[in-house]
Amino acid sequence: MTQLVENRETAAPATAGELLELVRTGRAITRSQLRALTGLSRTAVTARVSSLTSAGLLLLGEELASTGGRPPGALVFNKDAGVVLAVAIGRSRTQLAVLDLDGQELTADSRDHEVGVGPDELMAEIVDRFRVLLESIEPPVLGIGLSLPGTLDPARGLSIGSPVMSGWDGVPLAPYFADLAPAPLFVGNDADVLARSELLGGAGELGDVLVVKASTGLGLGIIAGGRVLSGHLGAAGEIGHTIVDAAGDLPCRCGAVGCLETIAGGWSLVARMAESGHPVGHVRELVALALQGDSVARGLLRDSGRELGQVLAVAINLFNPAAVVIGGDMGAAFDFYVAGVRESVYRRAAPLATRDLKFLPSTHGARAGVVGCAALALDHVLSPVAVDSRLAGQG
Amino acid sequence: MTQLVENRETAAPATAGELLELVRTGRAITRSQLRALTGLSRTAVTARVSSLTSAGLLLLGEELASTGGRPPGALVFNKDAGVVLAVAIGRSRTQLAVLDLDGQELTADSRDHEVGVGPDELMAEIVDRFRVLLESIEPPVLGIGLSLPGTLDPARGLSIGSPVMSGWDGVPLAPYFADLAPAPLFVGNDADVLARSELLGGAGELGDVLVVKASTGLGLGIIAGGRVLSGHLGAAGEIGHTIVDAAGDLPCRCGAVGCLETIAGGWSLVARMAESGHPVGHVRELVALALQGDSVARGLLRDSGRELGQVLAVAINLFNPAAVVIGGDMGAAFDFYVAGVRESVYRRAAPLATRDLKFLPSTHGARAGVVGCAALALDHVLSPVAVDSRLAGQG
DNA sequence: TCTTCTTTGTTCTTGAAAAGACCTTAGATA
DNA sequence: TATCTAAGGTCTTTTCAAGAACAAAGAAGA
Repeated sequence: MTQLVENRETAAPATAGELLELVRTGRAITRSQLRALTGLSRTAVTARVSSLTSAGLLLLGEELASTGGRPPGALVFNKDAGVVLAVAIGRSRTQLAVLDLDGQELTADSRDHEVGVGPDELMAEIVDRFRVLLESIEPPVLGIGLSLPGTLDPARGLSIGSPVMSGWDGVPLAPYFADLAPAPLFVGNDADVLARSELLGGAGELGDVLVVKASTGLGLGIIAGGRVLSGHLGAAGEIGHTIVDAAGDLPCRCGAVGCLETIAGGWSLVARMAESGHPVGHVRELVALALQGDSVARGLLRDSGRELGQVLAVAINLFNPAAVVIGGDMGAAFDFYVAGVRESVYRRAAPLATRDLKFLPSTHGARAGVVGCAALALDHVLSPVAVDSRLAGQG
Repeated sequence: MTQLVENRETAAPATAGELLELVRTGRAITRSQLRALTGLSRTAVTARVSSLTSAGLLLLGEELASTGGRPPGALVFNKDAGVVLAVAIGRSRTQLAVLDLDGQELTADSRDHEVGVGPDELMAEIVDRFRVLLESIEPPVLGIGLSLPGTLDPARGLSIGSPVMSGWDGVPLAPYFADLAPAPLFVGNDADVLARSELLGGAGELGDVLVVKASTGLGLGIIAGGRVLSGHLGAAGEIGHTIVDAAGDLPCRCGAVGCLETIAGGWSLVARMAESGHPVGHVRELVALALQGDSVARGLLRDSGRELGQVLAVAINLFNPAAVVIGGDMGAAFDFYVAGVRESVYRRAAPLATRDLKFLPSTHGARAGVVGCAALALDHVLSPVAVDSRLAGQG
C-alpha cells in the first residue's frame, strides 16, 4: 500500500565515528544538525562530540550565524590529526606522497625505475624516501595506501597476478613498512585506486561511475552504489584484455592475441608512433606531442578512444553509470581522447544508458594515482568502525 | 604494519532483526551460537529471542544433541508468520503466487493476456485473482513483490521506461493493491528479480554473479557483493540493446538498429523459425521443439547463445563474476543454449576472468519470476531494520 | 548407581549510557 | 530594554545490557 523507503541515516544509534563522518563529508557542521540527522539526543551528541574533540579529530571553530537564537559553534574536522602515506607504483615510475586527512598533499616525491625492478629493491628505496619526507611532518601516520598494476589480494596485502610487475606476485608488502611507521597498509589495483580518487570527499555521492585508466595499459575502475567493485577474484575491470574483432591476431603483452590493448593501449600507440617515424619513449611523450599539435599523435589518441569506446559502450549498457571519468596518461589529452570515446559510445550504447551520461576528466590529473592511494587508506582509517575502535583503544 | 580486516559480524550491538537473520539464513540455530556470532551476552540474546518468539517470528523447536552439558533448544524461523504476494508481469503472460516467508509457493495462478494490455485492466484482474488465492490463507500479507520488463523506479513504485509494456510508464502501481492488503509494494525489473531468485536463502553468499534472462528479450541481472546493482537510472543490465556488428542494420523493437536482440532475442528466433517454414507462437514453443530434437530450433538456440556470449564475455571481463546463471524461457533448454554461450565466452574473455567461472541453470526454472518477486519482497520485509521497526511498533 | 562436571537457560543485581527536564548563554525581535 | 528563540551544558531518571548467581539437564567418571 505504501512504499517502504529506507531513508534513515543509520539503523542503530549513531556512534562517534558516524558523527565524524557526517562532519567530515560536510553533511553537518553544528551539533544541532547532527541531532537532526541521527535522531540522537542533545546529550548524546554532546558526549560523542567531546570525545572526538578530546581525541583531536574534531575542532571547535567559529561561531556561525544565528538562526533566531544563540548562534551555533561550528564543528570542523581536524585534517591535521594525522597523515597517510601514498605509493602509486607503476611499470616504470613510482609516485610517493604524504597527505593530510583531507587528501591534500603535504610533500611528494617520485622515482623513475627500470621496468621489471623487484620488490626488495624498489620497496627499500620507497621506504627510504618516505623516511626523508616524514622528517618535517609531526602528525602520526595513520595508514599507508599502495597501488600496483594487476590483480591484488587486499586481505593479504600482496599482488596475485601482475603481468607487468614480474617478481611481485605473492610477496607480502606490509613487512617492508614495519620499521617506518606502525600503521596499517592497504593495497589496491591501479585502476580501482584511480576510481577511489574520484570518490574522495564525496563519500559515495557520485553513485555509479566508471573510471577509465588509459595509460600504457587499459584499466577500468567500477564504482557502483558508491562502492568500488572488485569481482570474484579481484579481477573486475580487466577491460584491456577483452578480445575485439578489430585487433585481429595482434599479439598482446599478456600472451593472448586480439586484446583491445593491442590496438588501443598506450604501448601499442607508442609502437605505432615509432612505425610512422616518430619514435617516443613513453605514452606521456605521445600525449605531450598531441597537445603541441602533432597530428599523428592526435590521430592515434582519437583512434584509441574510438576502440576503447566500443568496449566501453557495453560497460555503459551494463552499469548505466552517471558519469565516465577518463584518467591515466592519455586522459591528460582529454579533448582528443574523449572525442573518439564519445563517437563509439553514442553509436553503440542504448539511448537510455547514455541519457544524462557525462564524460569527465580525472579530478586529480597526474596526481590521481597517489591521491587514490591516500583515498584507499583514508576510507579505512576514517571509517566509523575504525574511528570508534581507535577511540575505545585510547580510552 | 598489520592488515585491517573487517570481520566482525556487526559494528553496532546486534538487534533482534539481525538475530532473526542469523537464524533465518542458517548461520545459527541455538542461543549460544547467536552469542558467539554477535558477542552479545546471554541475557541480551535471551531478551531478543523472547521478543522474536512472542512476535511469532521464531519458534522453539526440538532439543538438540548435547555437546557435553545441557542440550540446547533449537531456534527455528517461523516461515508461516506471514505470506508475500508475487506478481511477475510479462509481455504476454503474468504469473501470480502466494509464498511463505521461506519463499515456498503456497498457491499460484497465471494468466495469458494480449500484448499491450493496459495497467487498469490487468492490475484489476491480478487483484481479483489474488483475492481468490488468499481465501484459504490465514497468515497476514507482509509484502507484495512485482516485476515488469523495462526500467522501473523502485522508490516511486512505477515503470519509467518500458518499450514492451506501453501505457504503463508513470502509472503508480501501489494504489491497485490498496484494498487487497495493507502491505508495502516493491517493484523490480524482470532480470533483477530473476537475479534475486538466485540469491533467495543464500543471503548474498554467492557474491558476484551475472544472471541472464534469455526470453523474448535479453536482460541481465547483476549481483555484486551479494547486492543487486541497478545503475544510475535503474537501467543497468540492458544487454539486449547493445549494438553488435553481426546484427548489421536489422531493426530492433526498441527503435534502434543493430541491437543484439535482433539476432539473439527470443522474438528474432521466433521470426527466423517462421522464415524457415516452422512457425511458432512463442519462444517457449521453440524451446519445446528443441528439447524434442528439432534441429532447426536447436541450431537457432545455439546461435543465439553464441551471439549472447560475445557480449557476455565483455561483461565477464568487467565483473569477474563467480558464476553466470542462465534463466528465462531459453534457459529451459540449458544444454543447447549454454553450449553456444560457452563457446564465445571462452574465446573472448580473459583467462583470469574465466578461471573458476561456472555456468549454472536457473535454480527455480519456470517459477523463477514469481520466486524472484517474492525474494524482492522478502528482502525488504525480513530485513533487520524492517523487523526491528515492526517489533517496536507492536510493542 | 551416584557424584561431579559441563553446558544451557533464567533471574536478579549492578553499572553504563542515553533521554529528558531544567538551566544558562547569547543573539534576534518587538 | 524586555522578551523570544535557539544552542549548549548539567542533573536526574530511565532503559538496557552485562555479569553474577541460580536452576535445569545431560555427560563423564568413580
